[in-house]
Amino acid sequence: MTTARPERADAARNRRKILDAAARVLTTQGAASLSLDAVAKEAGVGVGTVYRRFENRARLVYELIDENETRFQAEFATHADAPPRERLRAFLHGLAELADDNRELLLLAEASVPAGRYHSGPFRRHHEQVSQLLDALAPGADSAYLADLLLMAYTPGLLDFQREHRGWSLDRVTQGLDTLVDGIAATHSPGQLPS
Amino acid sequence: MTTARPERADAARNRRKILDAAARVLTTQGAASLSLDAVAKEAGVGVGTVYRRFENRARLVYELIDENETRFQAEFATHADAPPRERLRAFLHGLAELADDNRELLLLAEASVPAGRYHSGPFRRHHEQVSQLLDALAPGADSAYLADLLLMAYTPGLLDFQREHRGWSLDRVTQGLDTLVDGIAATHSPGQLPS
DNA sequence: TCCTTAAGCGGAGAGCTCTCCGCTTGACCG
DNA sequence: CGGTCAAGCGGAGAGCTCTCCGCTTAAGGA
Repeated sequence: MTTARPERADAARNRRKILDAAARVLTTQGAASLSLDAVAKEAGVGVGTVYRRFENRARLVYELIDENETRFQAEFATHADAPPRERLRAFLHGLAELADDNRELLLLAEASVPAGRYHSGPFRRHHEQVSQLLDALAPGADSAYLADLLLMAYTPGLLDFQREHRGWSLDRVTQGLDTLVDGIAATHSPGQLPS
Repeated sequence: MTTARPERADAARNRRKILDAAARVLTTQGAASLSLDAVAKEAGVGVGTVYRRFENRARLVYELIDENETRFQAEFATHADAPPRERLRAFLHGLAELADDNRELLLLAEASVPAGRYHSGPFRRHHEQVSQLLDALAPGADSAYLADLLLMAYTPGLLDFQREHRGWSLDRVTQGLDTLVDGIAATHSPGQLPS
């Protein structure tokens, strides 16, 4: 659809500079200091340039996360031969850990543009993966919708709220998701109907 | 816990003035113009006063919504004698309409403080209601967690994304929720327990 | 009624995100 | 190799949310 022509060489160079600068600011000064002014200064470019490359703060943060995520995807690929239910579980558990590890960063992204998440690379990929697994597990179900809902479990603000205010551990979340998956499998059971 | 002493008379008066002013700004100038500066001016108080009464923009908006919601709660009470599954469905469908009607306002609240929702009066009430209904429908399930997740379906940004980018109607959402509820009921069916 | 004081008030200003627009430069073409 | 121009650049500034703090006032006891 939106097949824009490739970035000019200087633009690509700046993109990298900004991403690297952001990572540096993040580790040295913490997420709270990750203002785009600060990033621009660290990268040695103007604020305008940052906004030209990244549209808004959330986009920059999601791109940052995206770069860290290849590791997770690779790891998940090792489960390729397990049955769908196990694969889905493994994926959802992995996602929980991922969300937990990056929670400060994700919270930041959500705070600046809440709906940005749905347009981000990671979300799109996760949605596709979960949809496919659901199709294998529960043919006939509305997998696209259910995938949306399952992924909502990883909304940074919710996870934070559950941890800080409800006092729940991450286990409670993954177990809740597991039983939900069982429920979905039960109503759309492919072959093994109750004996 | 947080049993603060009641507001002073002038404070209560200002609270009302601000809430009314906000409602007025909202209808006359639209959600986009609902800055707290504008509200303060309209109400004839200082910005500091607005923040003293409401902590942040999201809180003000949620309080505004809260005032409109009594109608919904009253309407739902009429289903009191139906079986749990029907009641839960009715509640979830009502919630969908409510979210749809207030979507501009809810989007605004989410944009300013994403996690504010979980602390809002409406969310707390909805969570309690859904938990109770789930307990009746599926004893033994982790109703508190499932209620969280079901309510995530009404996240303003998600609803907006599903409508605008995925091109889904509200019906698809409510149907998805219905089948999910069936799934929950199926894995924890009260009637099929060994007697 | 007067005194005391916690609560409330207002608005200047800090600090942020994002826009706008005049200037610069890389990429491509003849 | 020189010319053309879309793309990129920088940073001033608009507009927002929220904080801070010196002044004011409601409320309740003596």
